[in-house]
Amino acid sequence: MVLARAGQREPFGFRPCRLNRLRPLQSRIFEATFSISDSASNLTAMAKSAAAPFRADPTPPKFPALEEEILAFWKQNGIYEKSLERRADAPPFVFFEGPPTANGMPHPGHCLTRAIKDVFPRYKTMRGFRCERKAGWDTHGLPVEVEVGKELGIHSKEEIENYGIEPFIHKCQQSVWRYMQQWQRLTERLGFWVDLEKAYVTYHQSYVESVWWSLKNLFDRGLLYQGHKIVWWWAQGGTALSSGEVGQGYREVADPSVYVLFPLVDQPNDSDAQRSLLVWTTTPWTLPSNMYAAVHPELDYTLVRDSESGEEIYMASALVTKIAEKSKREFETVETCKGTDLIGLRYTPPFDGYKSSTGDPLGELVQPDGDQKTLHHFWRVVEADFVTTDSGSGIVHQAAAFGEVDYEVYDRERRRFVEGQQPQLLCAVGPDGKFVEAVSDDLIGVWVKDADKPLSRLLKERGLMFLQEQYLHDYPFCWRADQDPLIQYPRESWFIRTTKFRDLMLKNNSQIGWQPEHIRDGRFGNFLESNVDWALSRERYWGTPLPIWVCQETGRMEAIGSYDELLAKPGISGTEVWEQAKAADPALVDDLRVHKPYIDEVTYESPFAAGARMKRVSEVIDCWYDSGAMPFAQWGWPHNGDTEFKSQFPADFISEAIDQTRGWFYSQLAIATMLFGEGASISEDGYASAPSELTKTDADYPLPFRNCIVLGLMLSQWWEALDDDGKKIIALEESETKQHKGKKFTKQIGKMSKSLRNYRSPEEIFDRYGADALRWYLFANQAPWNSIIYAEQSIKDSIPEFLLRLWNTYSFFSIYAAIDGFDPCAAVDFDDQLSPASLASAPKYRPAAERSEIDRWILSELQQTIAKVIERMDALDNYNACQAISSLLDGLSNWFVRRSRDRFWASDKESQDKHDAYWTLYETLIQLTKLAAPFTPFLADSLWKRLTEPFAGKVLESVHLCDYPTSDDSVIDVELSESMRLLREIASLGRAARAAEKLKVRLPLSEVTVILTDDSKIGWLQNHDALVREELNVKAVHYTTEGDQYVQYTVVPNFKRLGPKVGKQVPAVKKALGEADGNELLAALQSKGVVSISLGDSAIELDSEDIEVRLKAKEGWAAAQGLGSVVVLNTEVTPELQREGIAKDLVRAIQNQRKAIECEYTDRIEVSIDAADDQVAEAIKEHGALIGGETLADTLQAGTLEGVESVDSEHGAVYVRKVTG
RNA sequence: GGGCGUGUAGCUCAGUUGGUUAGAGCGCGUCCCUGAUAAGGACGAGGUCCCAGAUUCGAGUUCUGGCACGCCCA
Repeated sequence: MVLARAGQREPFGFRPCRLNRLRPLQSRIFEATFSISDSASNLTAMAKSAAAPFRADPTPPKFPALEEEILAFWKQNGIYEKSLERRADAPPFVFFEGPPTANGMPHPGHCLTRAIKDVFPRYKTMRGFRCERKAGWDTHGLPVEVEVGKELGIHSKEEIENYGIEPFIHKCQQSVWRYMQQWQRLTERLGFWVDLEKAYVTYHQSYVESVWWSLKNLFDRGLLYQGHKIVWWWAQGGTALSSGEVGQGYREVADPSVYVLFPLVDQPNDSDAQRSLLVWTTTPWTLPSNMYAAVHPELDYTLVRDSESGEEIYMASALVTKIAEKSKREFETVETCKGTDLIGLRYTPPFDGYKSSTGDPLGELVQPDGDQKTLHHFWRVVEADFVTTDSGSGIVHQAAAFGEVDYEVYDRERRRFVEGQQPQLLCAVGPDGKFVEAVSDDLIGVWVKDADKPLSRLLKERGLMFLQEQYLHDYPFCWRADQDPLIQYPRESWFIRTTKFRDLMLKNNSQIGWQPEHIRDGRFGNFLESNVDWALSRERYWGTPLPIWVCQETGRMEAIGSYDELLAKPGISGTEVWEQAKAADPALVDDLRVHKPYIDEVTYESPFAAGARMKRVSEVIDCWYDSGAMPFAQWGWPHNGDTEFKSQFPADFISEAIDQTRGWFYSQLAIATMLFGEGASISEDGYASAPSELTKTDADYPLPFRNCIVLGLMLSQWWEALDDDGKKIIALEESETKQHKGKKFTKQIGKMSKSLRNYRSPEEIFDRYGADALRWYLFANQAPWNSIIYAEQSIKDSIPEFLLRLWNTYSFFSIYAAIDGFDPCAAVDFDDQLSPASLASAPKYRPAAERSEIDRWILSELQQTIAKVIERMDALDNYNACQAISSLLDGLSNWFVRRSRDRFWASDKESQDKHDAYWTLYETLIQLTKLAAPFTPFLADSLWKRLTEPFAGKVLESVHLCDYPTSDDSVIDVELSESMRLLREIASLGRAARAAEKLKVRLPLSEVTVILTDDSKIGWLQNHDALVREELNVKAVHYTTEGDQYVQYTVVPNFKRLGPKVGKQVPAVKKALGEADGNELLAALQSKGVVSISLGDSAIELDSEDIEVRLKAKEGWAAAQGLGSVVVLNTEVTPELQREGIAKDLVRAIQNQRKAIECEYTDRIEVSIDAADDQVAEAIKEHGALIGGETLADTLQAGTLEGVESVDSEHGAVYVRKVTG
C-alpha cells in the first residue's frame, strides 16, 4: 500500500483507492452478493471531512537525517537554554563535568561517558530541577608536551630548553585545542547538552588563580612540604620518565644477584662464632647506600652454622636447603625464630663510607619504647611486608634512595624520630648516575652499572660475599637511548600531606552513593586506606606553576594566592617580560602571563632578609590537582563566582570510567576534604588553620559529590582474518566477513586500537544509525559499570528493538488518526504539555475507568511504568528504567494496538469506543514520548512535534521543556494487569497447542477449553473471550476448574512460605504432597479450605497459601500447559470449518499472487480457480464474497484464465490477472 | 606478587532479602500475518548458572579454596 510516498505529507482523506471499494463486486459464477464494507463507509465519511489534524506518517524515517533536523531545531530555538530558564527558580541538581582533554581525538569510550552525563541531567531537568551543565577542558600536563614534542621532533627536556620554553609553551597552549572541533561536534551530535561556551579551562588565569589560592591555603597550614620522591631516572638525560615512558623500555637482561653477610653488632656471649645476616640484593651498586635490612615479621627464620667456616648465619627457613645447594655448603640448624624476633638487631654495614663520615648517629624517638628513648638511625633490621621466600634469602637489603618500596620503609622509620633528629637519606650517587661518596677512592665518578664488579670484588676480599649468581629479569631502559638503563633515584619534590586526612577522606567516601556500590569499600576505599602523601610537583613546563616564592638568601618561602596579590608585593619586578612578549605578539592569550616562563621572571623584595629577592620555585603541579580543584576553580572562586560556587557545591551527580579512581575521583575528594568542612580546621602544629567560613558542618556537606556512576571500560568486537600477504583483515560486522570468500575469520573482543581500526568511529555510527541508536544501546543493554562491548551490530539492533518499534506505533496512530480526522484539539482546556488531566476536557474523552478493559489495561501499564521509571532513575539505574520503557512499548505495540485494530477501523466514526481507543493511544504515546525523552532525545522530540502538530504552536515546542510524567495511582489496576497477563498466556498456549497439532491459525476451530486452578478470574476472562477467539481463530472458549478429564492435578509446596513454617520438614511435606492424589487434595482444599497431611506420627494442616496447585495435561489431548492453566483444543474439523479454512487459504494464495504480478494495493483483479475437488468448489461458493472482498477481485470464476500462468495451491490452481483500464 | 571486578543459552547480557519450571534481545529453526507491509507477530530448540567443598529443609544467589579473563597497582 502506498498511502503517501516518502516525503509526501498530504492529508489522507482524499485517497481514491479507498473510494474504489465502494463499487460492489459481482461474481458471475458463484453469484455472491457483496455488501458495502464497513471500511468503505468509513472512508466516505472521511472523504468529506476537511484536512485532517494528523497526517499519515507511514514511512519509517532515516533516523540520522531526522536527528540533524532536531539538532538544527534545538540550536535555532535555543531549546537547551529554554529548558534551563524554565527551571531558573527550581531547586538545583548539581552536575560536575569531569574535564576531558581536547588534544586527542574523541573515541567511542567518550560517547558512553557523555551519554551517561547527559541522560540524568535531562531527566532531572524534566523532573523540575535546575541542572546547570558547565563544560570543562583539561589542558595541562605531560601528554600535551609530548604531543607538541612530536610535532617539533624533539623529546628531551634539554631539547625543549634549547628550542625555548617560551615558544614551546605557546605551542602547548595552541595544541590543546587541536581537536576542539571534533569534540564539540561529538558532544553536540550525541545530544549531550552542556554549556560549551562557558566551559572552564584549566589554563585560564582565573582557574590557575583558584588553584593558587587552594595551594596557598594548604601551604599556610603547613600541609605542603618538600621531600623526596623516588622516580625512574634517566641519568644520562638528567630527567625523570613517566610510567608510560618507562613501560615502553622494558627488556630482559642478566643482572647480578648477590648474597652478602652483614655481621651482627651484638654477638652472643656464649659463642665465639661470628653471627651474620644473609642479605640479598640484585643491585650491588646500591650496597654502599645501605640503610636497613628487611625481614617479614611472620616468616620463620633459621640460624644455621656453616660447617666449613663455623659462621652462624640467619636466613629464611624456607630457603635454607636451596641456599645450601647453591653455595655447596653444609648447614646445621642452631635455632629458629620468627621475623619479629630479628627486628631491631644491629649490623655492620657492608661498606663503611657513611659510617666513617657520619658516625653511627642516634635520634630521639617520638614514642619511647619502654626505657629506650633513643634509637640508632641506620643499620638495623626492620620489618617489611613485601619480603618473600620466592627468591633470595628472606632478608632484603634496603637502600631507600634507589627503590620506591625501600623509600617507604625509610619514611616509616624516619617518622619514629622527633623532628630535627630524623635520619638523613643515604645516597652515594649523584644525579648523573655516578658515585659521589667515597666507598673506595677508585669508585668516585664511576657509573653505577660499572661499579657492580669492583664492589663485588671488595666484598669478596673482606669475606662478606657469601654467594653470587646471575639472574634474568625485565629491566627498563630509556626509550630514547636504548643503551641507557634507567635507575630509581630520589628527586626533591613537593608533597601534600594527604595522609593527615586519610580518616576524613574515608568518612567522606562513606557518604558517597557509588554505582556500583563495591567501589566504596573496594577499589576506592582500599586506595584511600593505603593513602600516601600526594607528590604534587612536576619538573616540567606546561602546567599550573607552583605558587611558592623562595627568599634567595634565607631559603624561607611564602605562597601566593593570586596574580594581584603578587603584583602588590613590594619591589615587584619582571612583569615587563610578559608585557614585552604581548606587545611583540598581541595574539598571545593573556592567560599565559601566569604560566612559565613569564611567571618565573616575577620577583619581589624578601620580607625575610633585607635586600634579598623572592623568586618562584621552578616546578609546575600535577595536572590531576587541576581537575580535582574544578568544583571551585571552575567559577574562579574565591576571587570570583561566590554565588555560583555556593549554590553548586557539592555535586549531586558525577560520572566517569573506572580509570578515574585514582584520578579525578581521588583528586576531587582529597582537595575538597582538605579545604572544606571538618578538614579545613586541620593544620600542622604551629600553623594557621583555614578561615571558618570553609568549615561548615559535614552534616549537610558530604564531600565533594553525592553520587557517582563508575562506568566500565569500553571494548570493541570485531572479526579478524589474514589475507594472502599475511596482513590482517578487519570486519566490524559479521556480515562483512562474507565478502572475503575462503577466509577464516575469528571473533575478537578487546581494546580499541587506532592502528588496527577495529571499531567504527562515532561519527560513522551517527551517520549510519544515529545518536539515539547508540544511546539506547548504551543505556538499555547492560548496567553501565560492566565493561561494554562497542559492537556495531548491537548498536544497529537498537533500531528495530526500540526506535523503529516506537515509530511504527506512532505511525499506526497517524494513519488512522488521519483517516478518522481524530482531533485532540477538541480538548479545549489543554495545557502546554498536554497533561492527561487537561485532555479530559474533550467532549468525547471519558475517564479511564469508563473505557474498555484493554484501554484501562494499557493505561494501568503506563502508570505502573511511569512509577517504575521514576523510581529507577532516581536511583541512577538507567538500565532497569529502559527495561520498563521497553516492556511498556511491547505491550502497546504487540497487544494494545494489535488487539484494537478493529476498533480503529470501525465504521462508526463517532462511536464512543473508537474515541476511547484514540484517546488511549494518544495519551499513551504522549506519555511514552516524555518518558523516552532523556534516553532518546531526538526521536522523542521528533515524535512530540508530530503528536502535537494539531495544536499549532499552542503547546511547548519541545518535549524537553515538559515535566516528566508522574504516576496516577488511581488508574493503576494490578488485578487487571494480572488478568490480562493470564489472558495473554492463554492465547499463547492456544497458539502452541495449534502448532503442536499442525493446525494453522487460518483454519477455524469450534472451541477451546481452558482449565484453571481456581475460578477467581473466570468471570473476567469470559467477558473478554472475544480477544482469545480472535487471536486463536476459534468459535467459542470455555473456562472451567473442573478439568479432571483433561488434566492431572498435582500439589506442590509454596516453599517460600512453608520453609519458615515447617523448616526441616519441608522435604517430608514435599514427598507427602507428591504422593497424595492431587484431585483429592484439591477437593479437600475447596470444601474445607485446608488440607491435612500426615507426616509419620504427626499431621500438619496446610491452607491455600501454603501450597500451589499445578496442572498437567493428560495424554491424548491437543493441549498446552502453563503454570496455572491448560488450554485444550477441540480438534474436530467439521466440513463447515474446513470450507471456511479453505476460503482463507485461497485468499492468501491470491494475495501472494497479487504481489507476484506486482499489483498496486488498489488494483482490481480477475480471479479463476481450478478447484481441486468438490469441497473446494463448495467453499468458494459459500465464501466467495469474503474472497472477493479481501482480494479486490472483480470476478471470481471456476476454471482457468487464458494467457495467465497459474500458481498451484493445495486447493487447486489459482489464476490472477490485473484488470486494466 | 597485591587489590578490585567478571564468569549464566551459539552471541551480548538480566536475575530482587536464598524458595525448587533460571529470563530477555540477537542469531537459529518452524510458522503466522499481509489494511503498521522496504513492516509486524507467534511458537520452538538451545543451560553441568566456571570448578570443588561448606552452610541450609532448600544455593545461580551466602561462605571457603581453586581456575580463567579483565582492570588497577607493584
